[in-house]
Amino acid sequence: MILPAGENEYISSSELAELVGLNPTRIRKDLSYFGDFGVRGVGYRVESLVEKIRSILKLSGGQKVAVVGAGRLGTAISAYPGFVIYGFEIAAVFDSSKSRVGKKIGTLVIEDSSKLVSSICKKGIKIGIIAVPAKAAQETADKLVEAGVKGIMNLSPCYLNLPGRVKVLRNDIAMELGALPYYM
Amino acid sequence: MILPAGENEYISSSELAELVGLNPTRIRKDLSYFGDFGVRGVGYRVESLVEKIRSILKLSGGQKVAVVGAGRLGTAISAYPGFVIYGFEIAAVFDSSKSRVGKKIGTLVIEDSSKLVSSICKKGIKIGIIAVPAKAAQETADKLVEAGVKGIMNLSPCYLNLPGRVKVLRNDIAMELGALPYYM
DNA sequence: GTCTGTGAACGCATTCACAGCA
DNA sequence: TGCTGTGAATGCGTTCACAGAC
Repeated sequence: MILPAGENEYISSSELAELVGLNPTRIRKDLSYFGDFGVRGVGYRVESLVEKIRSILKLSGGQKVAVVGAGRLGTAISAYPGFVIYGFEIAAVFDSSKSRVGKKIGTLVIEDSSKLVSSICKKGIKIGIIAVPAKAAQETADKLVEAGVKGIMNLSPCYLNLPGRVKVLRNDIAMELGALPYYM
Repeated sequence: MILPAGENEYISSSELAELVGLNPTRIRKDLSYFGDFGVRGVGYRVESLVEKIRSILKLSGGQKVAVVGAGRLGTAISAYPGFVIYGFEIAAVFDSSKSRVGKKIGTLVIEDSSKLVSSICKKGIKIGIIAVPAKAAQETADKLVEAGVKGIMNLSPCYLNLPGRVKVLRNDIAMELGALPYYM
């Protein structure tokens, strides 16, 4: 991924820090929290480090993801090749509009939102991405939870009310952008 | 925006906290940091609160934004109506591909990336959104800075090396999603 | 000498507890 | 009585400083 492939076998905490714009100490502390990955006087073995992080983040299992909403944003995400690096596979896309259902995004066929719960159950998907208009977001989230989803990334501009057992990440681009002028 | 419009004239810190999933005390501390907005025993006047926050965030001036990259993601963002709530106006979209230049997204015409610096200068744009492939991101960022942009939102999966005076926000959806399985 | 791992020190953000005001 | 504003207490994440391993 970010790590310079095929270069040195080992990478030091300061090189890693430089790469991601952080403090070397913090890199070491964070990594040591999960075990002794490094070799003193040498650094971290790149290959095994990547593998360790993969397993900590539970990214090794080829996690299936469902995208709800096949508007411009949902389509962009469904077609984005960058997820495979993290071990994700977009395994289903849903939309409520009849005009979109049945169309393809790459090899994926857009499914009807009314089949969301059963389809996600059947495929054993545990992660959902919400890319629907704000007013449909809560309802969509409820259905995802009903289908057994354990983690949700919410791209719509609203807060979701969900049971504590499901982890929700919010990613409202417009709101994030809203903070930018303040910092400038 | 999020605030229940047309309902009560005043809103309390606990209602606000409920709305955004935070602690009431934190709401009060944060707001009081910028002045005494509230009325003791009553709450915060919704209308003036919104106005105050707008001015703190410097969102009143109708900030112009440039989007670079008119792929699926760039197009989705350029067409997204949610930015106006925060006082943003997408004032320009750029792409390097001849096949896209000249096409329209809503009322916007996609401009050639080679004209990026001059066009952004001319329009006085101070905020840029990077929605180009990772390998073109740094180069794009450099050009934005050259054009006088002061804040950048980077949607590509890489870290940018830029002078400290420009504020950079990163928003790598795939990476954020990568953290989800860990929390689940 | 180099670079990791880690207890101790530090600083900052959050929370508590309560004073002040409608 | 109800809710804001705020010093004090708390807790947590970051950084420091150095011991340990190669």
